[in-house]
Amino acid sequence: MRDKGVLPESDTRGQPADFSPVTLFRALSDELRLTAMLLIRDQKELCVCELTEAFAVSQPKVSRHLAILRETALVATERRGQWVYYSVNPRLPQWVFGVLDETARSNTALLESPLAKLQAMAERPAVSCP
Amino acid sequence: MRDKGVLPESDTRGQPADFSPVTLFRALSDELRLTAMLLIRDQKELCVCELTEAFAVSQPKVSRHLAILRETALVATERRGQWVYYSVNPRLPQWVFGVLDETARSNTALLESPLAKLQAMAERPAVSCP
DNA sequence: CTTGAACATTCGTTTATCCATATATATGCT
DNA sequence: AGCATATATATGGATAAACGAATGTTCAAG
Repeated sequence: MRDKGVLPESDTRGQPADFSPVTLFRALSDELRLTAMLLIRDQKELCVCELTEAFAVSQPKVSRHLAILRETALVATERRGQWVYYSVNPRLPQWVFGVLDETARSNTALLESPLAKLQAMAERPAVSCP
Repeated sequence: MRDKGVLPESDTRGQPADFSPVTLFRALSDELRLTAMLLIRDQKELCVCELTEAFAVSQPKVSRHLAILRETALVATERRGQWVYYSVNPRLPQWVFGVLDETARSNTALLESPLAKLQAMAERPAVSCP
């Protein structure tokens, strides 16, 4: 009953159509989503299991929030093997990068705990092969 | 049964205690609140009736949203006679100003309609006496 | 073709948000 | 005091967001 079994993929080719600031702020108005966004930005890319570990929450919870970031086109996804990697959508409007930069630079405390848990993570998939 | 009949006044002396980015984004995640914020920023200060006119919505609706901005300490209020003027809290953290600047600069279209209605407003209180 | 790991999604419920309407408070004027 | 204007808040109902638990889907390995 579904067109395709693949991810919506949230077309990151071409500028996101609707990118009103309200859409952006609404997406970032949840602590998990904002922190995930900043963590992904900091780490270039992360898979769901890494984020699940970093935030110490259930996998469906992470997945649902990531879906919102994906639908808002804030992040791009790429499947590699069994893992799905999330990264910041490189085609965001410039002012959005500006907002993310300002927010990240002045709120480093937000990443402390998840970053620690991430680094304490035992077997991270492909931790050192770009 | 109330301590005082005055406005909470949202103490703008001293830095706002809790100013997590989530709080900021949550406050700006509504179109009316965001636009009001940008319009107030643009006009330096505005009273409730001017905002009611600019957005063409009911006065309680404007008031409720302004209350949220006030509780978040994004705006400061000052009563002058029968009017209550709203202005951007001058003591916001620097990065918040940065976010507002970026947002305003790249989303001027947001202010078009309310700005037009504001200028078309017949008797604005104290429109030219600072 | 089965199994297990990694993700995604659906379901039912709880909680938060938004609105319109009505009402309360504050100020200014007479 | 009494009334009008400006602003704030309370209430109740509709809508949306969030969660845990259960279930699907995709892929890789055997």
